[in-house]
Formats: sequence, C-alpha cells, structure tokens
Amino acid sequence: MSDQTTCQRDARPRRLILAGAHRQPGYCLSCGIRAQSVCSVIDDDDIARLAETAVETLVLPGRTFIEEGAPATDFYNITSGNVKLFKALPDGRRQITGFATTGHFLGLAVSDQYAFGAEAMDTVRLCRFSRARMRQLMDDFPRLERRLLAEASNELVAAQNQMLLLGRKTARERVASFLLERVREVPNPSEDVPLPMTRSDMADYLGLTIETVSRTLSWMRTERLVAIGKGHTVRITAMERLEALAAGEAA
Amino acid sequence: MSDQTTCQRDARPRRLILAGAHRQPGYCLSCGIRAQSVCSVIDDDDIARLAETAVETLVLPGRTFIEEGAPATDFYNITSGNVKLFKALPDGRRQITGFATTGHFLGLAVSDQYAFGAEAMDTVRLCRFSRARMRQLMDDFPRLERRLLAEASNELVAAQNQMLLLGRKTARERVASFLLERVREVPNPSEDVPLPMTRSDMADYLGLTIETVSRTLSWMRTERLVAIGKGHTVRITAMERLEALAAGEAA
DNA sequence: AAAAGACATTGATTCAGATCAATTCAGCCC
DNA sequence: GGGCTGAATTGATCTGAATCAATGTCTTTT
Repeated sequence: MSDQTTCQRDARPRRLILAGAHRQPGYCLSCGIRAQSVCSVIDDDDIARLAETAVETLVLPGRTFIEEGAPATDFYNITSGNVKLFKALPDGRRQITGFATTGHFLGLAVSDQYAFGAEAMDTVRLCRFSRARMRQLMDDFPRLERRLLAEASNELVAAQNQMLLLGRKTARERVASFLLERVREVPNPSEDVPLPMTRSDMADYLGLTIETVSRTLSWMRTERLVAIGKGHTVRITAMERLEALAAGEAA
Repeated sequence: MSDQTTCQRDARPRRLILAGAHRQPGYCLSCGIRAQSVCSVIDDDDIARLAETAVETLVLPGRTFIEEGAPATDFYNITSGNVKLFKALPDGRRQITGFATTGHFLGLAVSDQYAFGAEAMDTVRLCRFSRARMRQLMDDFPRLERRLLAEASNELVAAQNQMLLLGRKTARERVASFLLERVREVPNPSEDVPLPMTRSDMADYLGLTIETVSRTLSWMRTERLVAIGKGHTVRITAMERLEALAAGEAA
C-alpha cells in the first residue's frame, strides 16, 4: 500500500495487471500503479501500448462520481475503497442497487447514459478509462472481456437474488439476508461483521425505512440472533436460525 | 417459418448464424436450423466444426425446463417463444425476475447451479449447448462473447430498474412501468399491447398480488389511462400521464 | 349448448411496515 | 469534561397493499 499514492505514469511497472477477484498484488491495467488485489496478468510486452491513456482519480467520501442519467463517457475500475450504486426517483425516493469495492468495474453500459449513480462511501481510488479505450483494451486483451462477462454474470445473479428479496421477502427476512451477505465478506463467520454503511443506506438497499431496519435489528438482538457491537459492527450468534430466516423458512 | 420444424443436422445450412437482436433470418449457430431472427453471422468454413454438438428442443407451454438450483450443465438460446424466469422461496412465494424471448441466452452462470428457474409461457423452441461447448464456441468466436457481454449489460440495467420498482415504487407506479415496458415491444405505441402472461405472472413480476394488479388496472381504466381489450391486450390512451406515473412524478 | 375449470374482478377486513414524533446515543470539537 | 450535531432507537398512529371471500367471465370439453 506504501507505493499507492498517485498515478505513476512514467515509472514503468514490470507487469500490467487488473485489480480484481484473484486478490493478488500487482499493477493496475490502466495506470500502472500498484494495487492491492488484482488478477488477469498481462505480459510485459504489452506495457508500452497500455500505459498511455491512464487516469487515476481519488474520490472523497460522500462524493457522487457517477451521476445517474449523465452521458456515459467513462469506464471505472475501483482500486480501493467502497462505493454505493443507486437509482433515484424525482421525489427523492432512492434504491441502492448494490455496493462495489476493490476490483469492481463500473460503467459497463450499452446505452450512452449511466443507468445508475455511484457515490463514494469512504476514500475511493479508481482508474478511469474512456469507453473507446475500453473497447480497444477488450480487443487487445480477450481475457479482459472474459473477466467482464464473468463479473456481469455474477452481478446478474446477485440482482436476481435482490429482486426476490425486494419483491417477496418480509422485513425480517430482508435484514437477515443482508447480514448473511455481509458475513460472506469476512473470513471467519463468527467474528465481528463490519457494516460500513448508515441505517439509511441499509434501508435504501433493502427497500425499507430506517425505523424498520432499526426495529428489526433490535428484534434480532432480543431474539439472540445477533449481537450488535459498537461502531457499526454485528456478530452473528445464531447462524442456523438466521439462515433459515433469510431463506424464508421461518414459521 | 415453414422450415422451422425440427433440428436438421444433416441438411447443411449455407451460413451459421445466432438467433438474436438484429432480427434478420438465418440459421441457428448450434443446430443449423433456420430461425426467425438472428445475428452474428459466422462464415461458411466454420460449419463443419460447429454443426456437431447441436441439440434442439421443443418445450411445451407451462413446462419448466430449467430448475432453480439444479446443476448448471447446459446453456440455452431461445429460437422462438416466450419464457419466464423466476426464483422461489420454500413456502411458494415467487418472484419473476424477467421474461425472455427469441434470441435470448439463458444459463450464463459462473456458479455450477442455475440461479433461477425457467418456464415456457407458450411453445418454445431452443438450442441447447453443453457449457464446455459454450466455452469452446466463445474461444472460437469472439463475436459471441462480445454479444453475451452486451446482453448481460442490458439485463443488468433492466435488473437495476426492476430493483428500483420493487424497492421504492407504489402499486400504481409499478403497473404503469410494466405497461410501458410492454409498449416498447410493439412498433406503434398507440396500437394494442399484448400481455401474454396471466395476472398471477404480472403480480409475481411486480411484487404485488393478483388482486392489487387487477384493482390497479381497473383504476387505470376509470382514469382513462388505458383501455383494456379482450384476450390479454391493453391500449395506452394517455401516454404522457402514464409515463409521469411510472417515473414517480405523480401528485 | 351446457358443464367444468381456470382466470379475473370486486368487496370487506386485516396487518406489516410507513409515517409522525420524541428521546437517546455516539462521536467530535473546543 | 460539556455542549453540539447527526445518527439511531423507540413509541404511537396511520395506511397501502395483503388477505379473505364472493362473484363474474372467459375457454375448453363433451
């Protein structure tokens, strides 16, 4: 993380790598900076062609860096940090469609407008490509396209799960599902699960109000399903029952 | 449509084509039968390698041909007909995550289980590939992979819209959004829009009950927003107002 | 044409979650 | 520590859509 300061265009990296799923350290495909988790190694000889159009950006917490409906000019790869993706209605109602973190690609759209907004939840570092550049990169590196297709497929599965949640699950089932989704982010299921978002974000993600989220968490505490810790953490204390609840198997 | 009877493996087609978005007639990539709407032309010389592993299947109305949670062995391309995709909870609650028709690909998943079920709404004709075969096809024909990525991107956008609908829209807004989605399927917005699904399907798609769907359509009729025709058709009579309602701009 | 069955509409009532309204709590900055 | 501010919790009440319950309308079968 020490050399993860700004975009080092001139400092030729040895290998050019994409931040992403495989969680091994390497260099960002676009800007060549060292990133924490990466995949899709591309060999040395390609560097010259690639290290050109790189733009690395630092986004401050709370900043909306993709505006829903704006012309979709760029394509992003998150190098570090957490992002919430959302859609909104004119009267302010909001639906968070997902959370994205290190390695995620954003802005993949066939349309010429962004279909969603994106806001930084903490300090976010990302690499920005033009869409033309992206197309070129996909032509040059079929692995990138394969990778994007895999990511899109996974997101589609997640989206289908979320549709089931929003369309058919009760408040308790929704919160249980959400907590289990968060648990999958930590290595050990019995340790504290960080919830790096506000109650308002949870509500907008789950199609509920902050009051209902709060009440439901309180209910889970009295039912000994979870222990609510200080500073936005939760520990699961009855995994089986929580899983049954999330799956809609409750009485 | 005349020669669209069964899979004609031995009858060598002149060109091998993928059913899909471009809406031009041609031959199915996998089995070589003539399909109504196709794209992604692949040149003659590839036929020998391709026409092998073809399996064409005819699916009767109401038949579930992809079972949620079953091993994801195959990959499908719909040659004709309409399909509903859904997820279900153990107690029978159901969420339809989308409708698929001619040209759609199904079963694209990184996981080894199908994330959703698929049921034929009418007589459906489809081509089945093994997943190994699919991988090979993608290697041989980069256009196919490009095409799948575009389709996945579009579906992702649709899924995000649906999440906003399910999480934050009222019953009236949901039904209005649904009708406008259907209108986009017909060439002329003022003509009759077919609704080839039952009230129950609409309810399971919109996260409502059949009663609420029915009541809402009746309300729209009395408000002169739509005219409800015989045999599952609707005509929009106040497009502007319906669009405002769907967008959540109502008073 | 009548009977059966599935689908759709309409009405009465209930209820889960929203809304409105106070507190209470957790950081933070002096 | 003591105020300050935004977030979270808890309580009281309301309401949109669900549920329960007929009734009506197509389609298919014989």
